[in-house]
Amino acid sequence: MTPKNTGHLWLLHEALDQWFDANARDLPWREPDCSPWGILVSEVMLQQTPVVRVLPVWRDWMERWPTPADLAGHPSGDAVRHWGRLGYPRRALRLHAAAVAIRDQHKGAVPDNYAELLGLPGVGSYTAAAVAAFAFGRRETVVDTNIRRVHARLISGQALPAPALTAAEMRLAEALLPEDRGLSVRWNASAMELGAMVCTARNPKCVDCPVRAGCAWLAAGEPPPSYTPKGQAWHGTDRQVRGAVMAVLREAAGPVPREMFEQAPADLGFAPSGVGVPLAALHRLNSAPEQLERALDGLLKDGLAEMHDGGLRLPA
DNA sequence: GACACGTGGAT
DNA sequence: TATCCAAGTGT
Repeated sequence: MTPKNTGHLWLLHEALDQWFDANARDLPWREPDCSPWGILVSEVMLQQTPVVRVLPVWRDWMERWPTPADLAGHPSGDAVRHWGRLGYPRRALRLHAAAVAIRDQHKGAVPDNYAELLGLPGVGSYTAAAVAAFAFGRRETVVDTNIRRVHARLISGQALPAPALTAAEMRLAEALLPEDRGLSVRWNASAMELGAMVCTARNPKCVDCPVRAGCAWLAAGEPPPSYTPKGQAWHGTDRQVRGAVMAVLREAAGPVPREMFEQAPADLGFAPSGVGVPLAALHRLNSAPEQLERALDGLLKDGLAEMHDGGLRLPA
């Protein structure tokens, strides 16, 4: 940081810090007594998933598995089952693997630094930096989709950040990070909160923004995005089929025979045990046999399901 | 670097 | 109804 714009930056830091004081949501993983494990679990659950859907599942997990060793002592299938409908169930699998690694390689304690956190399954550059910062007060360059959008508008004058994180964005984030440890943690948290609550992707609430006076995007007259985001396909995809299969496995008390996935229960001559609704939903997709096979094989390969007594079940 | 990977609320 | 998009990671 050059001395020339240090003063400018200070105003930015100060304005956002005060806004955060007055407007931050009371989230349980922000409580002072929340453990590093609780923060790690929250960060993984929050990947690509809104806060409101994470809250009840996070509370259930914290009550069920208060420490990494508690989770590590159970089958990975339990983690997947109690992941519920959060989505991307491989995250549950990796969180379980992380718990095992923490128990076996870190004496049961969540690592307190970026490098070791990055070595845990399911923990990438964002999550490693976030846990180091929010659980251990480290000065880290935290860059998530909220912070990227805030930087894009406030500093770069663009409606949206690039489709993928660029080196230039990382350099900018590093340049904006306060030198002071404590201030850096608050800067990360407040920029993220601003992006989530005010500087949103659609319909940003600029009238409520504490730093609108310094916003390059507003000053430029709110130019539209330079590209159109490509939406994620869903209907008819393998992902949809995998999701429907997982819904069946989560509800099943025991292994589900492969035939049950391939044809309607009525044609089998017996009723499924408690999996009627999700099984009916799967069959309603009416997916091609090869697509169903691809989905089942994929789930087995990913470790989200295993074969037992000729049927599929969550890993036990 | 492009893609695959779940889910459901909001617009 | 169709599309967007939410505290990303791994291959």
